Amino acid sequence: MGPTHMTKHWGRAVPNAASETLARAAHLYYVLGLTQAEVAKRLSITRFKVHRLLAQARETGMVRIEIDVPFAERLELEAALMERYGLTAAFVCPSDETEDMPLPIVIGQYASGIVNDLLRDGQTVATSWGSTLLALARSIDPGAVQQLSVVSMIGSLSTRSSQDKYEAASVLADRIGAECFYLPGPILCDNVDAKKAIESQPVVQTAMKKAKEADVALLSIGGSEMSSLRLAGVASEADYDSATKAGAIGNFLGRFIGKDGAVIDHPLNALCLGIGPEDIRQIPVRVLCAGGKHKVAAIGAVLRREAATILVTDEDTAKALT
Amino acid sequence: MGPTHMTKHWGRAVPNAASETLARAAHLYYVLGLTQAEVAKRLSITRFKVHRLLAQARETGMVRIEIDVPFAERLELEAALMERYGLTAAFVCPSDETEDMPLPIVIGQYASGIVNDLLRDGQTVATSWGSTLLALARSIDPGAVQQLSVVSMIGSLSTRSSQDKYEAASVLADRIGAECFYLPGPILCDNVDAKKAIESQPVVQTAMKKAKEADVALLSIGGSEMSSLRLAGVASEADYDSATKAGAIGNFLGRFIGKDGAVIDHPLNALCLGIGPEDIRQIPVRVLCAGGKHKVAAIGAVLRREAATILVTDEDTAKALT
DNA sequence: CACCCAGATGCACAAATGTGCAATGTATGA
DNA sequence: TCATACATTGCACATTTGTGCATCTGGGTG
Repeated sequence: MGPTHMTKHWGRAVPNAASETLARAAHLYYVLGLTQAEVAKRLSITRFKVHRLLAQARETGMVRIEIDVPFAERLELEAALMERYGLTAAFVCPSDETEDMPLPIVIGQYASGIVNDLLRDGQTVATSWGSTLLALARSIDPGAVQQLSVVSMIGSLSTRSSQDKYEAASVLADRIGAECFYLPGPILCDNVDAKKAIESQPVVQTAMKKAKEADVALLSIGGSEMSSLRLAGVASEADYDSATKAGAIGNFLGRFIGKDGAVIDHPLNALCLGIGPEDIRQIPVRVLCAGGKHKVAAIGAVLRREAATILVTDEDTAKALT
Repeated sequence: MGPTHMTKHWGRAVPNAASETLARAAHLYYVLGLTQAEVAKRLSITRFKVHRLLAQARETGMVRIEIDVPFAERLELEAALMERYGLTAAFVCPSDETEDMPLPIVIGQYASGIVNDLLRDGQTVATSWGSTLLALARSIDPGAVQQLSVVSMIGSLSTRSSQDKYEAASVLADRIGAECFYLPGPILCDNVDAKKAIESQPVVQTAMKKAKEADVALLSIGGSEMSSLRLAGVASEADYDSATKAGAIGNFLGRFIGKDGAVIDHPLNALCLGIGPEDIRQIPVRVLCAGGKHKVAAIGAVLRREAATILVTDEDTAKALT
């Protein structure tokens, strides 16, 4: 930097002092890299004045900080989502869907990294299911945390066994070596009485209680088509049609929800086993992992209800949501 | 800014973590304006790491600070001049010469503001003369300092009176209400004996001693043509021609100097009354005020000899000097 | 001329940022 | 395998920056 033998002071040195001092200060500080105190000395003004001058230089656009980060758009989207939906955090991954890597898998894998960092030893994780959460569970880092408890929030998709290796809960517990609390029963019961009977079982009560008291919830959204529910054959085409007619735009925790994000009034919802949207508010960290064109409306509706505190989604969905 | 209910930590959240973390940190810090500590918390890394990440982001050009100050070029020139010639400071004014405002006047007026700020109560200012320094003296702020002493470094230009109102010293002393020590005698004596006689006078001795002990020196340069020396008729055309033949590229403190800035070996220089380039080194602050195409070479030569600590010049000259 | 207000100024203190160093981890070559 | 160099990390501490507030200042205005 400049010469070293500097003892004297000088400063305002010209008729149109105001603007020249401003320019001089900005130049000394931002270009030559002097400290505010050094600038002050050279201009024989106080440090405070220099500080105010620099603020002015920034405000008037004389000095700009340009940033050109890769992923800039995604980061912007994250900030926008947080702002718009009052989220604690939002994560947006690229929307690079491929033949053997459909969007739910992409998002699930991306989310796994986030959840890895989120979890702490000894915590309880409540999870629902779906292809996204399954992908998440499959790529979770084993050994990232110890003493984890995993608990199902809703009944099983599989009609055969509650310990299905296609359910997020079991895969997650398996990989991470955690104890696992299942909800032994189907997601959709045959009738209201059957549901009541299952619900009243102590095991189910315990699991549901534990789920409600979890530290972290992993959530997803079933869209209006191709949901796991439909694919698993648990809900029929006719069921879906009638739900859609009744205003369903998606499926959240097994329940069909409407435009406003609320559970709609539909017979199928009465048969749904497990804790519902209204029960998860007390779980402090609720991570919603979902993306895809046909899920946008439902995601937006759920977020507007503040059902989630963290969102993990893809770029296209994020754009649609902001 | 973001939501307020933030308790958890998270961070590296993606396969290509290295670059993504970098981008994330830069974005949080520079775009969203979080502090390094806040960024660290969100990314669950230490503040120090954030600091290093940001440094990297700056180095790799991911983040640029663009400044667009008016006068930017002039400020750059000042910095370049300081660097190049080891100056304590440099000031560059616009080269706006007009009909009734020739360059020396422009520079002199500009320099007056600088000298104003430079002077302290009770100091002694040694000055030479020339149109630039005269302009300086005429626009100095009266009352800016008290108890000043002004002293001539070299003999008078005017053949009539030593207290000429066209001499910088008297004008300066007058305007600022300072006591003034003249060098009673002509800048060029008739012969060596006359010079010796004048020099040996106590008044002259006193003045020269005081000049050498001054706090601030005001210096200028006579170019190869149209110098005050020539205009005043003190030096004849023939004198000038012979000096030029002997290698003179300008005039400094009444002496003809060569390409290297040294006083050349020429009879006229032996007749010059006043302290010379070699005597001013002990004056701590030496302000050279000069500009103009025909003075560039001389200014450069003088600066290379470190005869000045501060330079005041105009944009075109500054460009030629760097 | 006294009064008041708005803006500028400086200061004490609080917050944020930067840095040298020692400890730790990690690759390299003998 | 060990030793050696070399990079990474965190920390205590020093420096730099930011801020709320009391004070000053100048210049309308009744």
